Amino acid sequence: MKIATYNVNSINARLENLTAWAAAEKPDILLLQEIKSDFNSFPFFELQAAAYNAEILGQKSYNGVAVLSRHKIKVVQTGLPGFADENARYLEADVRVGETEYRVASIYLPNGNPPYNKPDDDSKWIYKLEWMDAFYRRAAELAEERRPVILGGDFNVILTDHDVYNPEEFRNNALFKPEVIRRLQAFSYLGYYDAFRLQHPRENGYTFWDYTGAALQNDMGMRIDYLWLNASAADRLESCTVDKTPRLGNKPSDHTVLKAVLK
DNA sequence: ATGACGGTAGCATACCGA
Repeated sequence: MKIATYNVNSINARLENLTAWAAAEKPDILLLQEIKSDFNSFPFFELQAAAYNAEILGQKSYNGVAVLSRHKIKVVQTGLPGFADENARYLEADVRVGETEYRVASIYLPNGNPPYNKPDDDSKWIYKLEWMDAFYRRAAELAEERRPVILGGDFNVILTDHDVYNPEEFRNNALFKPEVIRRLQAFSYLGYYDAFRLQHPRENGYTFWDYTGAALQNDMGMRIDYLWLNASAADRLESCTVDKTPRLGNKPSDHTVLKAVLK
């Protein structure tokens, strides 16, 4: 079973880039973030032609998450339970691949930095912390599941100094403050495993490079996209790698694909 | 400190992003 997560930064702008990659890799499950599309503008037909079913929690212009699969998708949760959220950031579904039913979630965690023109506005930061707390509560419920659980997406959190090209520049950034690092580390206390780090203890594993400033050419990136696995899924993990093909390809997103194979 | 760059809404420029 191959699963991948990809922040596409608009599904419609990324349709060719995405379908070219999917045709080559044929993942069973594909978790997408920042589709920037509602139901009416989502390219269901084009994805179906590429052999993918799609379930979405859409939103016009901003945010939006999707679960794509070559198999049947059963949505179990749209948005975080018990958390009123004006943004489309969480979609949870069951997908049966072969003998095994997987519980997956596509996650677009808030950025949390203030707008450039309002540097003292902490409302986005507060929202990020509240969102993470609600997500933690849902993850705690799912930790009871015996089937494999995979929580994947753009977490907008840099865990350690090894996960960003210049940690000193990011100390005061909402992606790298102690409050969010602690909250993401807490997932491991629930019994979730960072799939990339299980397989690659030392590689940087960047999944995002800014469009500006030749960031990609200079490998000025950060590791902010994750696949978190419960014990049942971690037991099945065979590989987890960053696939830079989409980022190096035509009309790229600023993120790239993180993919894993489970047996 | 700001903008670079790219996307969306919508038609000029503002908002968002990590």
